[in-house]
Amino acid sequence: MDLPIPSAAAGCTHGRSCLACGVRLISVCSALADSELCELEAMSHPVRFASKESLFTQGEPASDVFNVTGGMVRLYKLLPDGRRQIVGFALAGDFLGLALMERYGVSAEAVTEVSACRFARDAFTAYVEAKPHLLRRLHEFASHELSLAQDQMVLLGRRSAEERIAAFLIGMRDRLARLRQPSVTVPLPMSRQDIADYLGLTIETVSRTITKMARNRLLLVVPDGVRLLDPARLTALTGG
Amino acid sequence: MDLPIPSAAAGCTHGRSCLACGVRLISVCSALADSELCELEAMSHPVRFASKESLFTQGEPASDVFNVTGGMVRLYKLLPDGRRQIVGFALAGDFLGLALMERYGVSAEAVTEVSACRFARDAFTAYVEAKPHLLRRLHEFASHELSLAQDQMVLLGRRSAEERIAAFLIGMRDRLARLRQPSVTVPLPMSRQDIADYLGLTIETVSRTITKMARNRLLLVVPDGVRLLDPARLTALTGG
DNA sequence: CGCGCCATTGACTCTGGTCAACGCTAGTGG
DNA sequence: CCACTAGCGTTGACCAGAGTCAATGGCGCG
Repeated sequence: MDLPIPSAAAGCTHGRSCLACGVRLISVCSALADSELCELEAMSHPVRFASKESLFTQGEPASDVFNVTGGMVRLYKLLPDGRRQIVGFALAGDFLGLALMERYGVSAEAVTEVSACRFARDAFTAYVEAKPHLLRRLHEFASHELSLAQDQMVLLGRRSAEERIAAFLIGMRDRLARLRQPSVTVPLPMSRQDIADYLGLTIETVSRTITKMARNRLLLVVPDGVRLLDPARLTALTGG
Repeated sequence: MDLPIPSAAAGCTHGRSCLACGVRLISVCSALADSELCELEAMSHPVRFASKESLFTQGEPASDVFNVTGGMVRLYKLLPDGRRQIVGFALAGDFLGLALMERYGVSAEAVTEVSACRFARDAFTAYVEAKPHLLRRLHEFASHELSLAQDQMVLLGRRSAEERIAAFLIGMRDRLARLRQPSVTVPLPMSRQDIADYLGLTIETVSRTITKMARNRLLLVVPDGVRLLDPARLTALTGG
């Protein structure tokens, strides 16, 4: 799940180096030249979160923003009565706090152990104001997130339970393929409850649907994930 | 539904004037000084769309972007089998094509008659590159859209039919209050089918739920809208 | 070894979907 | 001017997909 985190390297006058960061090219940092990256590095703090640890909470003042460098984060909203909707899973290369707003709009918790670069929001925002190409990159990221959110609205509003699970598994495979080698084995570090809360289902429906897919030789349930036996047929099941 | 559209006024060397535009202060244009607004005006085309007319279609090359100045637009995605999910309704002040991407991610159709400012995407993008504060404003708009999309995910994934309708009506009232005078009469120019496709329900469930709310003295069904008789109780019904 | 958490499975319920009939209104054409 | 039609909305009867409740199983951790 982890990609290399910023580690000792050359270039900057600091100890670590963003220059050799494993997510540099897929993160917002790809907008920056080496010298700029060095400036940003000066204001970054490498941090780690244990599984289940909170990165930030919905409604709290947004003191920091994060660039995820490894692991998986769940982003969610709660209703007053405790119902939860997970609005996304963040992986290496994803940026948390894109909106640069006063308060966090969602809560974020580590699913696995997570490594990230933390920035004070004030300092980061000030730097962004001075670097339009970085702002442009943030806007691209936000636009991409919006597009994903719209896809998820289609899923939640118009797809059956089976279609949701199929789309989720294929989507996860495709996202992970951009980070690691393409593979038919899809790791699922999050719990069934997390999957249910992401797909607008219950834990029982998730479990039953996956069991049914396994019975139909579409996939094989393996520890902490699934192995896709027939990705083409599973893709057909997503209903587009 | 309409706010004043760009009309003949002073300041610029052109005929119309964005300076006096009714949506100037609530649209992306509020980022621009008078002189800049004049530059932007030179590349804008005022356009009108009849009800049911298409502004653009998902997947097509994004030749234009739009600043809505009056009326209502539905934004939607289709599944191959024809199921539709409306991902949003755009009103005066909203911007279409925020992502500035190669292709449209959704389709847009006029619900009412719509007035808008059209810009060639190439020219607009070039102008944005030269005006970081405009990019900042676009990013704010995109972030706001993302936040609304996340709220809609909660609605679609975790709320009951009654909660969805209540949240929809209260949300519409609040949006319209920012454009017109606050009012307990909520105009609903879109069809029941549109509401259903926005809320992930069927037309029958929308109709039944509204009927039930009317029976419970929560609202009164009026031509092309509803009058909220008990906004407080309706708000309570949204479930937060 | 035993406890606790998570996942699975089964039986039953219920919310919302499906199918069908009907009514209202606006637009059309004789 | 009015009969006809088409589209939209409402209502009812019935159905099914997913939720609820409950019991059991499996695995990891203390």
